[in-house]
Amino acid sequence: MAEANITRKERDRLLRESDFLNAAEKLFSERGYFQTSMEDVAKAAEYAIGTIYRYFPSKEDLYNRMLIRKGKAFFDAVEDSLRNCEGPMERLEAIIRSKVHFFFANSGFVKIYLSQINASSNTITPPEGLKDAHQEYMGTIAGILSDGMKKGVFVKMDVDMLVMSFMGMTNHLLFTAVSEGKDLSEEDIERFVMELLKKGLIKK
Amino acid sequence: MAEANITRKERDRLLRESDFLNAAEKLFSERGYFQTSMEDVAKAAEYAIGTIYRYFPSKEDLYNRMLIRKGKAFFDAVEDSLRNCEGPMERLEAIIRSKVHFFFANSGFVKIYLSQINASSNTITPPEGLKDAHQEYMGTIAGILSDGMKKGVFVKMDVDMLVMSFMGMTNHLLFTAVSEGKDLSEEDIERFVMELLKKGLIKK
Amino acid sequence: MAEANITRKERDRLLRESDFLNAAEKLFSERGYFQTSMEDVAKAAEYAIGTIYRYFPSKEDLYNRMLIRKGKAFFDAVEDSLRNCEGPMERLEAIIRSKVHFFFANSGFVKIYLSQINASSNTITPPEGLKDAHQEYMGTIAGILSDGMKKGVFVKMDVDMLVMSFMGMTNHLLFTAVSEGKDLSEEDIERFVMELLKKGLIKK
Amino acid sequence: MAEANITRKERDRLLRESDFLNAAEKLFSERGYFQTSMEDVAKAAEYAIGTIYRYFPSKEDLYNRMLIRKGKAFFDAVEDSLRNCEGPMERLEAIIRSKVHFFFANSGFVKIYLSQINASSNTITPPEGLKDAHQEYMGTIAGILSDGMKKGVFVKMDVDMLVMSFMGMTNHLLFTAVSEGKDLSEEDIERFVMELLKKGLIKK
DNA sequence: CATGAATGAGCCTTCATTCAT
DNA sequence: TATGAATGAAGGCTCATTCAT
Repeated sequence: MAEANITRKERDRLLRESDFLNAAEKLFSERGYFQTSMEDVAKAAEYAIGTIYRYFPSKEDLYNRMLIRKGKAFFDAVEDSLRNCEGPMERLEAIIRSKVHFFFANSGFVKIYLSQINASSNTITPPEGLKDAHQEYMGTIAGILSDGMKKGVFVKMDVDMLVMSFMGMTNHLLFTAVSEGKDLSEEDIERFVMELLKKGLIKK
Repeated sequence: MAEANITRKERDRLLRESDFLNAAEKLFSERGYFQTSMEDVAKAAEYAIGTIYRYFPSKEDLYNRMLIRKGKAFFDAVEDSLRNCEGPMERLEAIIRSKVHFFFANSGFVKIYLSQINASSNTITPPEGLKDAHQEYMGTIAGILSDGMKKGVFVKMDVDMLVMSFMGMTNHLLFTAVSEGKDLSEEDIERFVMELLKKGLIKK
Repeated sequence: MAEANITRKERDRLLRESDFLNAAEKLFSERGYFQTSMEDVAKAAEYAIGTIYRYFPSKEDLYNRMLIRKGKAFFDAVEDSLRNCEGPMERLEAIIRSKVHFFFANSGFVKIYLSQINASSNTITPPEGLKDAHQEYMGTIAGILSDGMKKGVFVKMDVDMLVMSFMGMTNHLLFTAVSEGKDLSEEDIERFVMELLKKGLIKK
Repeated sequence: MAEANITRKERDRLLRESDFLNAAEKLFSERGYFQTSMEDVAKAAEYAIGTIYRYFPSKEDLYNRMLIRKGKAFFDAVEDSLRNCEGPMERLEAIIRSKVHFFFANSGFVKIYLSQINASSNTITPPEGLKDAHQEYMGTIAGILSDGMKKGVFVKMDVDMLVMSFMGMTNHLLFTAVSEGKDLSEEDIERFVMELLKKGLIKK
């Protein structure tokens, strides 16, 4: 009984946190960090301003935890998709598919993610944890690519630049697909990226 | 005399404006829009806070005009580079070279440009004029690409998505090269992009 | 049975109150009224924040009741010490001894007491009851002094100012002894005060 | 001319600072630090809230500078009064007279001063500079007293405790005289203190 | 009766903008 | 025309108090 009690409390707390994180994600992605006030978030979550501070010590912390929550979910999804994938090709496809899928399912997150990756000066410094996870993510991609090159499946190229290109390409594609009115399906994007990587642009 | 007077006045006015725009570009790109105050800009330009308002009616306007100035310079540079370039291949290379060159020469601008392109919610709504110019820029690229496809020089692909991919790839590559400590030369990037577009990633 | 029940309840209630008053005294004296939150007090007393409001309707009331409790104890101690003391000299010594003793035993209280006596603007208005008791205390001292003067034991002087001087002197001495690191014993202070009152400072 | 311009500006600035310091002194002494808001001070000085921050970076700083200003004036006045005073008796009288005079002329300051000296927990930590000056002030008194003892003018006693007693006595006397309705003149207090120090309380 | 989550008024501080000089 | 002092709305955050469980 005591245990159940603690569990309910904890569950309530997590639910509340989630309310705030959801509201924060929505507003931060729509208006950006500086144009979203704590009052806005509280109102969107249907709580009074004071309540939010019982769960998050500061606006920065709220932002970071929201970032980490989604970031973690993303990196987990990526990892999941790589399980049981052996060859470089399969792994590359898994990487693309999981990213496309996650971004489509979390359109709000895309903007925030991109502003962290591409134009950090317009938000606040992201938490170390996320940066590290992102480094690891890029490392994973780099690993797949160089493995593929070694095995003769991929063309030999500068891996770092290739990772950058791959990231930029997919990010931009997904950002446009998700936040502007483009009518692109997940499959469209997956297919296109694979096609581009396969054929290149320029005919021989 | 009157005309000369006006001319000198106007020239002075343009100089002042330029002082402010330079300071604004520097600070906005370093700290972001919301973490830069008008006072900061005035101080960096070595004028009093009141003076800035004689040239720019608001912070938003200062930001937009700074954006337009550099944007215009960029689009002009692109157009310039296309003059005398006939075939799709040459034009594509010119597009890449001019972008790489401009971004390297205007590293501060890159961040701001990207935050407008990729994560607009973290700044303010960009001016219509710039958006249009950007649309045109992308239209130009699209034109080059579809022309090349028609002429059988490029592989046939969805042009819009290809433009997006091209933009994202080059943006990200350049952002990383310019704002992080990567030791990449302009040539490295140009060569890499051309190589990737030529060979694709995946071996046949 | 009913009576016994009530009695136990009341005793419990008094115990709770005492817990809160003790915690309040400790924290208020350490950090001051405005830098101590009700949450702090509740935590120090090892109760939930809501509980404190079952015993004290407001922070101000908690503070006042804490003040009154200790104030009463002090004035009682003084009165006690005066019982069986007849002559003005004996009574004066008793006054000093009881004050010194009480302040040494209740060092936390000293600060609070002094801030009420000397610089009321930095706390809240003290309760009438305490003020009255304090007036009475000073009246008692005044009585002893004028009695001594009448009887030719004390030098004739303005009694009110003498009381003030006496209060200020002992308060300050005790405050310093108790709250700063001075190594002064109760006896040191008692002896010193009596000596000063006896000899004066200036030689004839 | 340029110099005059700078001078006027600086004078204006000092005047404004003084406006705020005066308002701050009045309100802080009446209501205490925590019960006075920056808005209150601004209003009392007849400025908008933002203006105050052009002169004082924070509430704490405003408070400290107010404290230092008056504290300095006090210690200067004391020093002044000691110039041309040779013997211990004269110097002691000068110490008393200058203190009494200053406190009568600066009644608002008395409360604040006392709350810093006696019950620091109810305000904020005072600036080091003031503490040092106060230490020096007490050192000066201690010097006078021990000099007098050596010269046989004063009764030999523990100097530290004597300083404490002297401080407490005069503080309390002055606080009462100034902040409560007591009808005491400067001379009354000076005379009384000297009398008490001369005769002591207790007849031989 | 105890609990502690929720509340919202109020405070300190910032900064875009105005305007008298 | 340049200046920079003044303004006050707005935002982050705290905490005394309430009330449903």
